[in-house]
Amino acid sequence: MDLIDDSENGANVPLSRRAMAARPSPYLDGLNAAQRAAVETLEGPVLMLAGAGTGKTRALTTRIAHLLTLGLARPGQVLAVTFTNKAAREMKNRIARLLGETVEGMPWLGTFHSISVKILRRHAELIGNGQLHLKPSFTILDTDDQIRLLKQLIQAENIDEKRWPARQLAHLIDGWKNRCLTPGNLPRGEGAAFDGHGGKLYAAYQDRLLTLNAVDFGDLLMHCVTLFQAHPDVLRQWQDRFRFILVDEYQDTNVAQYMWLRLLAQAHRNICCVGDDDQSIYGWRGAEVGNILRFEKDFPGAQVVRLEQNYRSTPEILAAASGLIASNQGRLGKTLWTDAPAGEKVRLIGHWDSEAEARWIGEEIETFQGGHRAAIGPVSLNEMAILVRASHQMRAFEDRFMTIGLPYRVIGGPRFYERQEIRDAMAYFRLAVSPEDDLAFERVVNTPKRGLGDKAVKTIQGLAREHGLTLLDAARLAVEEKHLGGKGGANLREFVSLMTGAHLSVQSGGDHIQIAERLLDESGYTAMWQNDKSPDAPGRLDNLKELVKALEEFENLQGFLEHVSLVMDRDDGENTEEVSIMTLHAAKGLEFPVVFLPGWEEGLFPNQRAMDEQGNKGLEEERRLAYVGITRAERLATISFAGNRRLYGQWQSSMPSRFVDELPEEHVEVLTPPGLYGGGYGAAMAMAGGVQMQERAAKADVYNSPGWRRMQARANERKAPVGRTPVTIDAAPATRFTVGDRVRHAKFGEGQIMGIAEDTLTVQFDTGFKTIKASYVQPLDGADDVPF
DNA sequence: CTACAACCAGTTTTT
DNA sequence: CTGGTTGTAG
Repeated sequence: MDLIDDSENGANVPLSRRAMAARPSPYLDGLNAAQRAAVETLEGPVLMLAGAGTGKTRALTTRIAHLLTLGLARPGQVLAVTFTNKAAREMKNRIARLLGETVEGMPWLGTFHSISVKILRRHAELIGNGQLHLKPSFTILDTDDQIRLLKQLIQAENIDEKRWPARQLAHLIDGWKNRCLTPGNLPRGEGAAFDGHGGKLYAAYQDRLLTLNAVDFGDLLMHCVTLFQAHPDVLRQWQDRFRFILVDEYQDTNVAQYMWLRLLAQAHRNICCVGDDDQSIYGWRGAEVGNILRFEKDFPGAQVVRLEQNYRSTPEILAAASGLIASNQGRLGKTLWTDAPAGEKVRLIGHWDSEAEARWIGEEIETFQGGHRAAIGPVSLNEMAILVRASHQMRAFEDRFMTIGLPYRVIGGPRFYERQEIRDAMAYFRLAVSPEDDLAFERVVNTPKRGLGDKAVKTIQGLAREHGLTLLDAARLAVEEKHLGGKGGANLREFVSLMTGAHLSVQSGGDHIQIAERLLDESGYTAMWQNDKSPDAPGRLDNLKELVKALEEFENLQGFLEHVSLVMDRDDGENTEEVSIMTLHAAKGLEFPVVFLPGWEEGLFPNQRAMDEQGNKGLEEERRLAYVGITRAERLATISFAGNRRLYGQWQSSMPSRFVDELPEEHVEVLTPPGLYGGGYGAAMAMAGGVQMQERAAKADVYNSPGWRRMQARANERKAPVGRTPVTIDAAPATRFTVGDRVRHAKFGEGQIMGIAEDTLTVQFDTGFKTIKASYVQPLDGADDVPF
């Protein structure tokens, strides 16, 4: 059984004659000794420990170029895996550059997931539960679909969705799949999760996916592993094909990926894993640092190459980062060094609150940009970045930069294909391509509104179950047998005929762009947004146009859908001059001359939740995150913290991060913030006196001072007590209001009380009368102060 | 069925 | 505060 066609084997892709010529390999020039060793140790297992900024990608791509040039493998025989599409693209480009654009394709250079899809499509029939099996045309569900499906299953089991949300179950199942635990081999204890229903729901979910001929992201890897385990012949084929394996960001692999790699590598053991244990920051999504720490045990005789010469940062930045990460236990150990000339110390500054922090950073950026800082010289905006721990920190900067007119761009956030309008449009396309895609049906049957609500959908679902039909066919039946009357019925008839027509066009190979446009127009979807008065409606229409435009690059809708589910990237910005704002996670792999690291406060960074849930493990991952942050900087890193920060609308006080204390003092310059700062809180004291003073403040004066205790107590009072009915401190009792008082409501703005009944007020707003609970309005003017 | 007031939870994020 | 979801009144 050879399902593998040879075209991708590289057989048809002749190696470049130029590359084959016995000319000394110019691409090896300029590599340092360690890089060269990493490139030239081609056979057997190799672990490349590559610190931040040590030329990891260069070594990796050069290694591939070398393999191909020496003729040890054809492009189709090299398996190179990355985590993100971005990394894969970057590698492809760089290999092409090294080899002078002559090597056509590296068909097996891609993400774990995209490579797994290619493998699974060829053996789909072998994935099943004994009764059902996948078909090669299976669809890939994203998180959204996954959750909606789980919600249905939870409802079917009559489980209280409030206490046991689908999101949580999705998280559990993801965790299991990350560890390659199928419903069949799930340990008892684990299956008892989710109020005892975990295992059962998981099994039901997997069955449901099979009937839908669908898989989720976690399945892509898990199915591959179980496929390899259950079918040695299949595994054999792939082992034979992939003569050399390379893995990027090995410290981020989870158990499933680890098993996947081991199975493929165990025959020839030509595996080269590249990673940095100090940059493992994805433990929360299943990454196992243990994989990289254990490499030498897993592959006895492995060569370990350390890339330690850093080409990115100043000695001060490296020293600060190294000093910090030294507090972590269980590292493989690396010492970054550089022969770059001395630069500036890492700067540290405390602020009164997050607004002051944002204000100060904004001013700094303007100063740098204008070149008003001799040591640095003019820095363009896209050479500067603000790296935050949590996305809610971004708001302060956005607000500030908006007011001072400083151009910025937020990296991350919802990606193009995750936006509502894109997902809706995609659902129309999906349904046209595969009429059995029930999830797509449910998504669009009443979008735009067709008067087909829950009840109508339930009726259709009932019919589908009764007759074993897809939802679309059941809908057709409902129309024919007139199960739904009135407007809804008429609209459903139209919807069914539209989708049927579209499907026929797809099948007969009609022009996919026309089909797409017709779908969106005739379904009324475009009109829905045209009639929408909300400010983001025009943007959504633009996105839809962009989506249709993106179709041009594909031959048909199927190809497009496949691409989007796995590969479609965020619509990253242009080359305009903007400061980047992003999370530390999003910053991994990037570098900027000037980096700001705000929000170094206990609770925020290190993040309280990470510590609560993962203990010391969590803390160490947070510390690695700090390490990643500092090492993004080429010339100047500035760390800051604020004594007070608005979180969920309330002010909260906090202490400077313990990471601040862990920075090696001799490489840090403590700045005094502008202005006068009153109060005796930790942050202010730290601001006044530098690291030593701040340390003392933290350890003695502040934690134990009555002022700090009082502040903590207040902060705790403000939080709702766990397990009891929340005490609503800021709910103003109705008796405190009098008819005629002016009040403010979050949504309706200011208004005047016209009537009072119990705790319910009748208020006249500009927009009209509203009846509102007293706790939802704030008193204006002379009313009593709200506590705190 | 829809609209809207009430309620509630709330890191990090790729595929 | 905010965004998403739920329950209820129209």
